[in-house]
Amino acid sequence: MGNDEFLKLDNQLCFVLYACSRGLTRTYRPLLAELDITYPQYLVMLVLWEQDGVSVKALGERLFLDSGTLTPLLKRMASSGLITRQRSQTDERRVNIFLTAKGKALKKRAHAVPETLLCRSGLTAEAFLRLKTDLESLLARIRAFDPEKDVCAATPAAPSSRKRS
Amino acid sequence: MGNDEFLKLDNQLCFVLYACSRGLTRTYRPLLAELDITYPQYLVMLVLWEQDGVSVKALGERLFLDSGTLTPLLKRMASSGLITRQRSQTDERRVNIFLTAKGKALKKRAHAVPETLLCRSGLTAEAFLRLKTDLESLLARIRAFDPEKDVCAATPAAPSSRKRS
DNA sequence: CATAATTTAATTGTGCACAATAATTATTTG
DNA sequence: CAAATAATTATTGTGCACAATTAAATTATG
Repeated sequence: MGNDEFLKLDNQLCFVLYACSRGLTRTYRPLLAELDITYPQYLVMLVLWEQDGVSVKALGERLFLDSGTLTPLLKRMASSGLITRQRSQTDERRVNIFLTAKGKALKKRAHAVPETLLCRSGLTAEAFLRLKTDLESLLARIRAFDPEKDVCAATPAAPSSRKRS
Repeated sequence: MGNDEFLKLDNQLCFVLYACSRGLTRTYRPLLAELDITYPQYLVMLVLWEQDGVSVKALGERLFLDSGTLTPLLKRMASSGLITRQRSQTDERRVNIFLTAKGKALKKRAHAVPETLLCRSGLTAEAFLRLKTDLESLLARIRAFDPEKDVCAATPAAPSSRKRS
């Protein structure tokens, strides 16, 4: 009669995280809808507002997204006039992403977004920082995880086969 | 020329959360692939292992997912033989979800999953609990948010296209 | 009792995520 | 230099998420 506590939904950290992430995206949605962007598009804009002209690759490394996600997303953003996608002159493999005037102008209208979100989260500055720090530390650990030197292996280091039902 | 700090990617709590959620799902993936299920399907199984025969509606309330997500997901799970979907006799609107023998048997093989994840997260029991508690509190707050009594409105009470219940 | 309102799932359409693969260009090496 | 290797983006296919709508069944109401 094994201990089933670990298999209860309410004991799952990952589920709360997953629910929180979707919940926050939902909170962003009406605000971003006024800017005519989605949450992942907003993240791209945050990167570009900091550093214009980054490559798809750099964008992917910053947001932990691959070209399978970014390519169509960036095409949508290009067709809505926020960015342009330009093949690099010096390295024809690269595609650099530049803000249009419209994309740059959007930054002003976005200024209220983070503060509104912070307010709606109901977090104090301390709670916000603590949570963010804890999550950053967790993110760093799971990203650093190396299957080669896995101490946690319940099953003998199975190669992640791509096989979805 | 305002203060742009709030618009920097690295200062976004939501982005860390979003990245963490995807990162953890990625950590689950190889483990769940051996059970031939995805992460959202795993969540459905957690609910069913606790309480068999729940309706689609109840499942949605537990996981914060709607029928647009659940209906096709449950059909996939039915066709892979983990569950059956049965129209309720007493209320023909309802569809109740039952575990098959295969679905029940999977629980044994899933026992190692949560412990492996906990190990790979590198969290102590205290850190795990603190993070989970903090996230639950955040989740409760953003889910309780009522646009009607919004104190945070940067823009005049954005007319959410959502219908009132 | 008839009908309006509500509840529950399913459907439709858009937009991510992400594995796997292909295609193109750049770099390394024999 | 040519061939092999690596890097970068695009494509394809599957599976979520979720808003909006539809359809069917149930309950409430006049």
